[in-house]
Amino acid sequence: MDKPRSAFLQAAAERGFIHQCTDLGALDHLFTEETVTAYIGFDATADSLHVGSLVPIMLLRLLQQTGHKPVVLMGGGTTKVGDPSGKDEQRRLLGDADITANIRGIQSVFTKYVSFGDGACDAAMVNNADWLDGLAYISFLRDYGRHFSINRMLSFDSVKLRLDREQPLSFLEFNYMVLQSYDFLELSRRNGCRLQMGGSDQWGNIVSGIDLARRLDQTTLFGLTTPLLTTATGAKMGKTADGAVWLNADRLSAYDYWQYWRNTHDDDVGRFLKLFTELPLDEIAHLEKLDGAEINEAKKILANEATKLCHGADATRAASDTASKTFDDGGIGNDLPSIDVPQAELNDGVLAYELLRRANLAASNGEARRLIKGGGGRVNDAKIANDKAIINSSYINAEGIIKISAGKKKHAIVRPV
RNA sequence: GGAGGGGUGCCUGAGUGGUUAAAAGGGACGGGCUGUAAACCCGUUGACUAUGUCUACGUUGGUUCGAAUCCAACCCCCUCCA
Repeated sequence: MDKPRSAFLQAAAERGFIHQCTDLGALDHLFTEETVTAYIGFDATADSLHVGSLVPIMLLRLLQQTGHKPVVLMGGGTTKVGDPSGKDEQRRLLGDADITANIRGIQSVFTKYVSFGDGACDAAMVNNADWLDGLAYISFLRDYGRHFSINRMLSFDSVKLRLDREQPLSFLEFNYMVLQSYDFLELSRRNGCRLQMGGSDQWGNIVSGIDLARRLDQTTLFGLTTPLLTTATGAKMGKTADGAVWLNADRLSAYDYWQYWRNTHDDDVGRFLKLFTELPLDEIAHLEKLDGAEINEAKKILANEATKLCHGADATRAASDTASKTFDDGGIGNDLPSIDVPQAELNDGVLAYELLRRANLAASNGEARRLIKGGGGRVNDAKIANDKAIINSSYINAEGIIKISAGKKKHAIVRPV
């Protein structure tokens, strides 16, 4: 296929958003002809989305910026079923209360990336519980179920992988695909939605929705998937030891979010700049060519741009200042996580390992002690000599605080109160 | 419903009465080298008021001086048959 002509697909292709498309030529034509409504579904399995969902989110943003209408589908109904794609085990079943709370948390993320409203290009948010919850079993089976072939469903990766590995797959989960297909049909009828986008693991689900609409309504719908991002070391995007890289500030601070991007692997910098920032491509081309230590500058730009989108300019500046003070000058930045410790307690002295644990630099006292024994515990940048060391007020520095660290990257501030 | 196999730490997976807080690998974390990178080398990887105590091999009971290991019942999963 030649280069797409529509602004949206052209940018999406150049920036690395496109993995597969059902009919790129026809879709491109559609995009040049009219304002296209496209949707992506998000399941409400947690009260925040994490970096793993950022590719689809950025794609919706791009869609809106190129003059089209994004629809965010919240999976209030499908979350009750659980998507088996990419999962070895059945997900924990969530109740209505959890799902409602999760949707609220997730909504707040989207308002940062796309603008909602009633205009032609304003984003809309819908919840598939609105039409799924009320379905009547028998009539649904007769009207829609007969269009699904079990033979075909069994051949989809989401199902096949489970079966091949002899992992359990319940009938409940098996129906996820059917419901997602029905979602697409429903959105095409209600919102005039022509395109569903999603991660590459959603391909089967998307395609079967397209089939359903063709059979029932004789409409032509399109599917577009984004590549499943892995880092250069092969790990899935968005997971660290401390858990997922959340997009909600109350789950993960702007500083930690900034750090996540700052620690991007060299080989990922160019790719990530294209996907997660809105810098012009020629500028990115220049940045990703930087060699050796210079690539750190590109990483800082990546961190700044990505954090700005998620947490705003002020929080980004604070995170970036803190990072430069902490790492470049070996000092202490204001944005580091901090804990309060009563002055009286510090006068008596507190065990160093306990302080590390309280500052969340270690999960347990035992872990903190191991850290110290391994040479990774620091107070005011000096190694803690032994695991029974005591920290007292004499460690308070000129700024009236104590800096404690686990390794070279994780720091926290102890504030006497 | 019947027959067989299985459920072990973050994950994979060994262990089939005592030296088993449980092999090995992965992951993660820390140290070294660096650029807050990768690769590589070394170390750590249940908790605690810590030469000890407690918790842990699906659940609950039992046998035994002693159980992840043996027995019983139950729960769950897989395969085949109906």
